[in-house]
Amino acid sequence: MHLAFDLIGELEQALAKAAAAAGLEPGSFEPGVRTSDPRHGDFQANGVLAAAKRAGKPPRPMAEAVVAHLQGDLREGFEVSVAGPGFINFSARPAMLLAWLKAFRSRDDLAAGASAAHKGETWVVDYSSPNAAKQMHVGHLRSAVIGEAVSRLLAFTGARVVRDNHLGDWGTQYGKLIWAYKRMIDEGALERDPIAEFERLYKAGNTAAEADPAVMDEARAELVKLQGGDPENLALWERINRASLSAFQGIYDRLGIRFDETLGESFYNDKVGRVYAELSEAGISSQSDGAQVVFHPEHPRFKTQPMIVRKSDGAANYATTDLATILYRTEHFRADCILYVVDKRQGDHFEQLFLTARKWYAKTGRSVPRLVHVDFGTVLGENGKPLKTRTGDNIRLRDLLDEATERAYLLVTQKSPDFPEEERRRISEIVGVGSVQYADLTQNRASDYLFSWEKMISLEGNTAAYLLYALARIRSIFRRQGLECGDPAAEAGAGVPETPAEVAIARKLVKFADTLRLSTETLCPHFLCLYLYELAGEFSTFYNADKVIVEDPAVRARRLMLCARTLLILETGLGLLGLRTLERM
RNA sequence: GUCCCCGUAGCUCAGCUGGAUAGAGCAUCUGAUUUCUAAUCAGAUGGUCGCGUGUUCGAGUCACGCCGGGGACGCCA
Repeated sequence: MHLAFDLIGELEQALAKAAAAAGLEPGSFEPGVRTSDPRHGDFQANGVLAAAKRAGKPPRPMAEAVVAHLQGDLREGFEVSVAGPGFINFSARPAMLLAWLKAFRSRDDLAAGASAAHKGETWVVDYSSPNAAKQMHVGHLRSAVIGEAVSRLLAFTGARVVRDNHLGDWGTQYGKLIWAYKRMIDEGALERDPIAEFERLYKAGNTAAEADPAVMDEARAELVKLQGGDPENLALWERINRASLSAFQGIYDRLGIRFDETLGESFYNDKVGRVYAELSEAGISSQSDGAQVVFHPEHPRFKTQPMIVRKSDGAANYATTDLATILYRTEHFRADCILYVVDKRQGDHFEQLFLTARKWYAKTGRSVPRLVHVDFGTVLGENGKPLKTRTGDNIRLRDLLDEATERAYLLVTQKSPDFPEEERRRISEIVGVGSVQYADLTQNRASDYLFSWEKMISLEGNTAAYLLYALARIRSIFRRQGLECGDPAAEAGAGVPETPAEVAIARKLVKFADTLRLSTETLCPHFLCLYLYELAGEFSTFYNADKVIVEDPAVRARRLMLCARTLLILETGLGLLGLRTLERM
């Protein structure tokens, strides 16, 4: 029997063939296979209902006809039945489950199976993208964490992924910052914490400029000098950006983020001219109040709300650089798709940007890549308002990760006081940071979410610690046997799953492929989180119900195999989310 | 004012783009440890899916209208 990684894809093909054989009109039938409530089986096909509706025929006989034409080898793998108004239910037979578990036994096996989805495609993922000279704070968490998970999912499913940190390293704030830098820099403070010092300088410059128009003029002059390529200001600007980036790197290292490119806004300074010219030539833009703008007459809002692509003073803004960036990403990276992992409040901007880009590309005969705003909600405090410190400041990301790690440390120390200090520190970093990442990812990204230390680190329910704990327990089983995890000898001769808990966990494992598909297609990592949590839950049930290390070699082998595969998928899945895992905790 | 998003158990949230009797966790209650990590497991209680009308074999999901909450709206990003 041929064995597919994605069983749903296999079932859909088989159903399409059977439908044709049963005389259903070709092309009119979408199998509509999805995982189902375990009470009904493993997978269900709903497509017959829709097809029957369109054909004006009763669905049940139609479903029976399709089932009758299913090929024999599929029936070797699945028990098939028709239920209710015309659902087709599939239950994987134990032999089928065993075959899948034997076929996909390593990360490479899984990757090989999954990589068909986006093979040959190039995806640019634009995420994190903080402003230089400013601290990263909670507001920067989601883009970084979600962007990283999405990038990993895409890479795992076969895409060439270009991770691009579109730094905010250009703009009017540099005038005030440079003005203040030249007058009140504290070199010692700069040494200790460069970004804090830049922030202090910016605030000082801003205050001075607001108080005194003369200062404002001087700050503007600094900006003009910078933009004109003045060597001194350019050197300062470079120093600011270099220091910012190295501070950001500290956060990225903890979150497991590594960019392929860091092409900030400044990179596009010399590339905006083409944008002005082409938009104007193509007749897409117009002049309004001295600015170059784009209206979209067909749109209820953007017919009157313009996108400003060139300010009345002739300068570019972020709409301009975003357009220039699209051009660069299509010409230089040959992007098939560009993702923007950005706060949902910028939805209007991206809608305008995409509309404009599509018209622009259509007029100039280019083929436009898929453009997607991967939006996400706000992190809220217990009061339901955006999360802040008690004094109303933004919470620095570094402080947030530190506190998570500290809370995890207290817990590890309480639960495992006999572990060496150094190991407890290592564990708490992985648990603490992982808890922050996981709490963010497990929520549907589109909605705001309530930040709660208690929920995050309480380690009960759908949390990183619960998953890491399940994983550590599996590793412990192998360790106590003196076995390497996944040692082929340990599972030699493993037979089909037998007990209810064994069967349940095997059925869950084979659905990993579908979860990957769902999570990647929707760019929603929370589907993967939910799956991993349910898998860990099945494992915990199994762990309590069935002892793994038993005398009977056949029973032991098959249970070790289930442990090894659960470990593999938990580890692969958590890795795709950007989390690190532990030997013990 | 215009447009967008949200409203599901006491609380925090899922609900795979229209499928079967709406699911988890927390909280509350009951039980499980001579057994591979109890940071665990088994069970119970808990619902007018904001309200209404409609579309159809079928609606938490789609359409329209209300009510309530959040957000975005010309030279910031």
